[in-house]
Amino acid sequence: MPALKIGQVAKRAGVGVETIRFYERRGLIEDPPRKESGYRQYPEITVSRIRFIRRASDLGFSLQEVGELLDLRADTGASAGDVRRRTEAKILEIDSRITDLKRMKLALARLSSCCGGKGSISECPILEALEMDGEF
Amino acid sequence: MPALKIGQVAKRAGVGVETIRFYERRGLIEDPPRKESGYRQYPEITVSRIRFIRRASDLGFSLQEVGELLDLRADTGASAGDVRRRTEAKILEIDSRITDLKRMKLALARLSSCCGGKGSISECPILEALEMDGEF
DNA sequence: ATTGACTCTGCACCATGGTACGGGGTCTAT
DNA sequence: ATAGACCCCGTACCATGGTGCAGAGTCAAT
Repeated sequence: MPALKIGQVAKRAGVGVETIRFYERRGLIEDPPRKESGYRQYPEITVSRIRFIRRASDLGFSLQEVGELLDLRADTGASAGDVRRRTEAKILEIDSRITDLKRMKLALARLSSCCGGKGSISECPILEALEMDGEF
Repeated sequence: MPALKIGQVAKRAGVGVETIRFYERRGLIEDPPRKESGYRQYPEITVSRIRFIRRASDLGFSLQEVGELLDLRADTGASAGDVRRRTEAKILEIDSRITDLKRMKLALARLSSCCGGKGSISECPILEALEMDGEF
């Protein structure tokens, strides 16, 4: 397999070179082997890993949490039961995020359909009343 | 209606006093009237508004975006069509977040069911192969 | 063998979303 | 009228997630 230089990885993954080094410092990607010159030599899989990190953090997971997610895969030392528990906790977390987003979507959809057609939005009674409180 | 002092609002909304002043500076809550002393006098609705801000930002919306969300309600100057467009764009954004979260959940669920029961997780073939790439 | 593009390290800097002073004034209950 | 709790403002500070140098070395093509 042809090793990639950091710039090539960066380009393929759609991030900056600095970002990769930053993730390395944070332990999100493992330190790659180096040539004698010191140049990092990445396997292609690193590109996927970085894309994973970006996607997860775009979803609102902190880098810390992304690390935990990755560790679920990588942690060969942990007992299977332990890993399972952590995985399921993450799933619950994700579920509750989804639930909240759906509520928010519903509230916006109502806003759109109730006020969207005609006149001033300030007269929409639903959202004025809710102030999105219990509802959202 | 009995006006609330900033500390009372903070307590009811579950945030710190400083956070409220910070939101005010950012224009997320409007400057309240003041007593002669300079003390802020909040209507109760402010509590809901702050809770809204917190919930939305917990969902990963930036304060900037939260402001836009709030403006959808408040913007009496904008045309209804404009507001509708912006609302629908937000809805699409939320949908795509939900989709991503579901994918992530699926990947984790597979991890849990495939590797959760027995032995070392390092032998799970599915995630090793996927590296959550195309999949997630 | 030299040029231009790339890489190395370390450190400084940026925006976001708060959080915490410090030095004052105010309010309310006793 | 005075203590203790609360509020004012301004400013500084913090963690997170990067981004951007500088100064030096490396690589690949001509």
